[in-house]
Amino acid sequence: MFIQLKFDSEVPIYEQIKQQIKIGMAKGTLQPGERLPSVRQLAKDIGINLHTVNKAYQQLRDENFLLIHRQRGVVIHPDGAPKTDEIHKETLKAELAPIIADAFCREMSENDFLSVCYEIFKEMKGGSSDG
Amino acid sequence: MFIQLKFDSEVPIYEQIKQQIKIGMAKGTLQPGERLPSVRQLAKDIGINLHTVNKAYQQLRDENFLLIHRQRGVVIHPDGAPKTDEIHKETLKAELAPIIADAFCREMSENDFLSVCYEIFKEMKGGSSDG
Amino acid sequence: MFIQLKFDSEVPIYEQIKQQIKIGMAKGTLQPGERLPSVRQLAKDIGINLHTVNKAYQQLRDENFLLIHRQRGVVIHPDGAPKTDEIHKETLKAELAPIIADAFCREMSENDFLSVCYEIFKEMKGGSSDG
Amino acid sequence: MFIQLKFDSEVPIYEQIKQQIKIGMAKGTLQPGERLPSVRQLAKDIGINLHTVNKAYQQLRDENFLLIHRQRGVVIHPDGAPKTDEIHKETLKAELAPIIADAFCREMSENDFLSVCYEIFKEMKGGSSDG
DNA sequence: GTGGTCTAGACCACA
DNA sequence: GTGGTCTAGACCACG
Repeated sequence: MFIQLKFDSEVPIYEQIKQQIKIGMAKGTLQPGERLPSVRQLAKDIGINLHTVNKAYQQLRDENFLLIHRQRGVVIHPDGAPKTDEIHKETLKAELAPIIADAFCREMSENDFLSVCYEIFKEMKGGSSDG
Repeated sequence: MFIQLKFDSEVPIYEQIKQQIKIGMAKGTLQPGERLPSVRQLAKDIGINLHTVNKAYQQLRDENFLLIHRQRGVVIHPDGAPKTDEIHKETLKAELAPIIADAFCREMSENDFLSVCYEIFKEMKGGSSDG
Repeated sequence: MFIQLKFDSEVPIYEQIKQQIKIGMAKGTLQPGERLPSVRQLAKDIGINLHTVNKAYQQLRDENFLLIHRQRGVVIHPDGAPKTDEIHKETLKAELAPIIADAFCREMSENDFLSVCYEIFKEMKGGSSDG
Repeated sequence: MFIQLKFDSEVPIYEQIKQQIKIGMAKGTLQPGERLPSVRQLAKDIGINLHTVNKAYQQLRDENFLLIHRQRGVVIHPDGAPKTDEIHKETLKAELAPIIADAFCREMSENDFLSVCYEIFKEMKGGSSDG
């Protein structure tokens, strides 16, 4: 399975799972409508408790990234993720502000910062074929 | 004091304090060598526990953003924050990746994303000169 | 067939089938004595498991909405549904209370709420005669 | 405590808790900003597991009925519940349709149905003082 | 088989 | 003290 966890991270495991799934969706590794492993299967694969996986799945469903389908199990939302809007943009600014403040204090130039973003975007757009 | 807390946020209060101080430093509201309120004073001002403020100060000291003098109290590090390096850049990428993945899934364009970053940078650069 | 299912709903499929049949009966699309598709046929039509359809039919029979003849198959009860009584009224209140509480909390006016009910009733009454 | 559970109900316990809290809010028993018992306390009071209470609280927080406050614990949202809107109205119609269809099939008159709604509203508006 | 619910108990972060 | 996370294992509803 595509999930790589850091068990010694401060980021909760269920949060890491959410992030990895979103990254998979961004890179195209996970396509809309595609089925994800069952909670039990994924839990077994990565050696954690099924409730932890379930929590990640539930929250992604609440965010409309996933559908929990009576027949097909857990799938990537066929319509893709919800589209960006003002609320998302505000959330984004609130998330970025402290990160950028930190970088700014460290005298990282705006260009250097934007380059980092650019690189990450490139990985998403180009998928893994470029890597 | 300039600290604005959200007590119903998921972000711990000590973390919010750290962020606000860094934002203050980025905007120039807080200058190198400038003295911060004492732990007790700040705790009283914003109506929180003294240990919470202390934790924020301690961690900022560990990150070399602050100096804690036994006599002169807590001051912004005279040399400013530590400079960006490879370690910081890697940390930054790890922080940004899930945020960008989320934005990418929501079909936010790279330009729109970079604009948001640009805006935030502008607030830092223009910061106190406008005020 | 007139059944529209949402496979990603929290409502179980057999429950959705029951609801749709009752709505059909209320709108007059389904008349007393009218024959319904066989379990196998309906299951095939909507692409679900045979047991699911069966469960819905069985429960509607237990509620006296349907008759299941060994020969003539499944039919809408010739006498129509059982009539409302005190038991039904109590059940109804128990079902409505949390829904109304929710609407009340959201400051929906009593008139607005009753209007919604009125609209739904109108669809039932006007139902098939318009079609 | 004000929560009354039916352990033999089909409605999940956490759902009953949610409903009871909303009813309390509607009746004014629970006021905006008022503190709720801690998960552990409430769990102990009604003799269930703390995770079950937590699930109810979490979902009510997600619906913006509650705030989980770093200092005051779990409180009724100071602004009250989110206001009704088109989304809520659609949800409401979807919830009411099968209930009304059932009543309609049982030949309950529209007036009788609206009377039941009226009674429930009266309990909310008048609080318990009328009862 | 799937996910949903509930229990039980542990440990940690936070204030 | 609070809520948050994670584990473990049970039972049930569903399809």
